[in-house]
Amino acid sequence: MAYAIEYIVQTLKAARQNKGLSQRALSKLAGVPQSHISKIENGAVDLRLSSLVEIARVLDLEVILVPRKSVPAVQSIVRSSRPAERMAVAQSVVTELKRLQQSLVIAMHKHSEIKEIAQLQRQVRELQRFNIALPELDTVRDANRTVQAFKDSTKGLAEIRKTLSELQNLRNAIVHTLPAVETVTSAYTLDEGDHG
Amino acid sequence: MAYAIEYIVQTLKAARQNKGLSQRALSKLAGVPQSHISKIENGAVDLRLSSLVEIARVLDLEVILVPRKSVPAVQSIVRSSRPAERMAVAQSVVTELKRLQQSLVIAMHKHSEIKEIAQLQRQVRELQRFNIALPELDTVRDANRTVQAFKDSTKGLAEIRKTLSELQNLRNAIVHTLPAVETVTSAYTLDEGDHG
DNA sequence: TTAGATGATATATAAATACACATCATCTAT
DNA sequence: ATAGATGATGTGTATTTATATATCATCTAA
Repeated sequence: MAYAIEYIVQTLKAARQNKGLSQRALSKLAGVPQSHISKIENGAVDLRLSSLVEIARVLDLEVILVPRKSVPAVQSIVRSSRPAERMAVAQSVVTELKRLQQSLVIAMHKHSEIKEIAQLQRQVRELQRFNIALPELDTVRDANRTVQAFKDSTKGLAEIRKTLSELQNLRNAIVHTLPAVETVTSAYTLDEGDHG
Repeated sequence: MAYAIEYIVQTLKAARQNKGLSQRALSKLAGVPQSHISKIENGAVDLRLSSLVEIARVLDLEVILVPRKSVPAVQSIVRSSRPAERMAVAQSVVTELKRLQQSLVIAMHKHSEIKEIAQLQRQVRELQRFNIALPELDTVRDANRTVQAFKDSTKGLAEIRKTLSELQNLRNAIVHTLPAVETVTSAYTLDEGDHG
């Protein structure tokens, strides 16, 4: 799935969550089956424009075609229109990161010989310096679950390594995204991400 | 077809025309059959998101989901990003309006007893005061054809009356559109236009 | 006049969406 | 433990898109 489509899908999902709607609630509002909402959010269907417009509408969003060169400016406006939402989300993420850090402290007491856990600690400390958005919340929650469920086994360690990798990807994605508004090498430059 | 979809479709068409592309040329660029482009532009199909994104991409556009309250600001940016295109289009329209005015002068010499032609002259003078965009160019061209083809007959007069009506609608649409960016009763407020 | 371009329309077909409905796995609250 | 909520997944079906291809009507240039 091309980046542009993933962005749209993730924006819809984030908007739904930000409004505190379940898929079933959105289903009723938009007149789309819940199963279809699930597929849409998971990129399992290539939805029609009419469906997109209707779902966006009930989420107080509108589909706009923007000249590529204006995308950074537009995204800046879009972002600045969500201060209250962003604060609430940021707080959730901050809380979740703290929980993850605490889980890691406990895990370090039990398994100080596992270097990946120390690495995870460093990673989390670095992530705490960023302003993380909602799509990343799931990643952090998953990480917390993994650390809390960790057992000193081959499978457990594989999960830890996977989590470490995911958090590194998250960090890299954030670093890559941060200058988005200021430069023309934006993450939203489709020349990079959409080769056909 | 809901207003939101029509806006998107018309934006695609305008972008194609602004780039001087035929449907066949766009077809090759986007990998979509020309027949399908025609249907899309005429609202005969409800295209899939992937198709929309691909066609928009080759037209240097990007699909963005904008919070409804930010739409006026975003549209302002979108419009301000097209100075060169708008000048070119405006010039075409200005030229066409001049032609129409000249056609009307000639028609007045021949048919000064027909009040509709005088009305058309007034209407065209009023339209010349506005900054008219591309979608309206066709209307003006049609008007010019009608006036040039005018014959002093019942059928000819009916065509003139129709043209007068169309230009009045055009004028009204423009007047209705002008304050779009400044007020919340924007033409893009879906609460008004999309009842389901 | 002919040739070519343009956009609209038609036919046939494969693939996919949208929809209704059901069910499952998981989580949370009581 | 049970009930309810949530999101994911599956089945069956009607409808539509997307595609390939062709053709038509109209316009324009030579």
